[in-house]
Amino acid sequence: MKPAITYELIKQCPHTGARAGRIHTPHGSFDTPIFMPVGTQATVKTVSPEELKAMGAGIILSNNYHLFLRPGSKLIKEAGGLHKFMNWDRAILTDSGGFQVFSLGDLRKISEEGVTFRSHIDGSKKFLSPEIATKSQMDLGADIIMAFDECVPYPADFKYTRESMELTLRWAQRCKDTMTSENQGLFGIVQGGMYKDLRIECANRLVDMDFPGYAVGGLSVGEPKELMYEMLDITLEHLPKNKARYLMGVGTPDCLVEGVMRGIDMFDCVYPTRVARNGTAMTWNGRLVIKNAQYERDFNPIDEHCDCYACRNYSRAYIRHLVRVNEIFGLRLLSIHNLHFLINFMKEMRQSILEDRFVDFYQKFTANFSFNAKSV
RNA sequence: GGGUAGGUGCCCGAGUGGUUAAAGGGAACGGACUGUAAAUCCGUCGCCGUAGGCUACGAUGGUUCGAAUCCAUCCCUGCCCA
Repeated sequence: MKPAITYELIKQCPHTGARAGRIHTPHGSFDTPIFMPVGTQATVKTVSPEELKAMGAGIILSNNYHLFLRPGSKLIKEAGGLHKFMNWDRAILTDSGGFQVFSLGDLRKISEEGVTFRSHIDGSKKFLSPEIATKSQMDLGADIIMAFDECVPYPADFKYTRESMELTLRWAQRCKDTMTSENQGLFGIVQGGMYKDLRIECANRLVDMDFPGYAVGGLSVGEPKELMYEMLDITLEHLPKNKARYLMGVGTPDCLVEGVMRGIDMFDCVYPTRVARNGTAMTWNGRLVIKNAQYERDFNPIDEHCDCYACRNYSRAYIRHLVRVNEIFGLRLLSIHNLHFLINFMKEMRQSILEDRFVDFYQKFTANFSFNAKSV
């Protein structure tokens, strides 16, 4: 039987690891490399599905932990699945809740069996295991579901990291054993912290288990970027070329380019939407903190070359005004712009790979981009 | 005209003799944000500066070792009664 999720390699960059491809899912195919907007609670904050489609989003992310707690995976199953529930008919990927094991800090306790959480909503005790997380994700019905892993903090010593990786591997097997859905694909997650040999071992052993796609997790958790790139280099060497590769939680333009150059196909990140809600716009030159006083009388669009809804119709001064007076529309316009920017950014990168000029793209990008835009 | 309550930093507002450059909000300004406990969080916010100094609580004058805080006069504002 044909697997639910397949990766099609279309073009390999002859000079770097960058590659253009296409991923096929039960809810359509999308081109890679791709950026996936994050919609944790079954909605990409402030943005409608129609708007996401208009900007070209082919797949979005949602979160098992949050939906499991509220409204409950069973309720969503009852509603006809996550796609129907949230009115999104393209592909969806759900994260297992592994990241919450990491981010909820002292609200959780890890054991071999699984993770006991205190709900961040009401403090009640909740339990998530590889089996429960997988079944819950089967109820949600996302096209791609993720293994339940432990995301190791940075820094972490070797012993802890190795034990955690072993646990993640055992959990991955349990997820796989639980996964019976034929119209979903379960991705394994490579952990191993900042230790090359652990990364290699984790990748090899996951590949032996044979997943339809592999994620690189546990990166972008506060380590220097160079270290992250090193880990990516070594990890990707050990992942198969005929499967999708997903770098979890990465979304600043510089990291995206570096990831693509090393052969990553999929990225997700809350960065563009969170930063939007906090008054910042993303551009090819870097960030534009639109709420800053310097834009008070700037009647130009965020980016005059951008053809997103916000840039076609509104000025920096107007958006700054909306953000300052706390109007939701300002947060929406920035979210729409930032997502559009990243989706388009990936599209252009892909085009450069197809046309054998990725290296040129990389050099031009690096020359123009600084984290804080210096342009007017 | 009589009575009464009050005038505090950009705004609101606490403070009723020293530990007060003055709580707390708000505004303003800046920063952070990478598998979303986030329309959140953090910092600055009288002036000059390194210590330290200067100017400040309606105005002026007093009491006191010491006053935003007590007294006198004046100015202004809210409310009530004529």
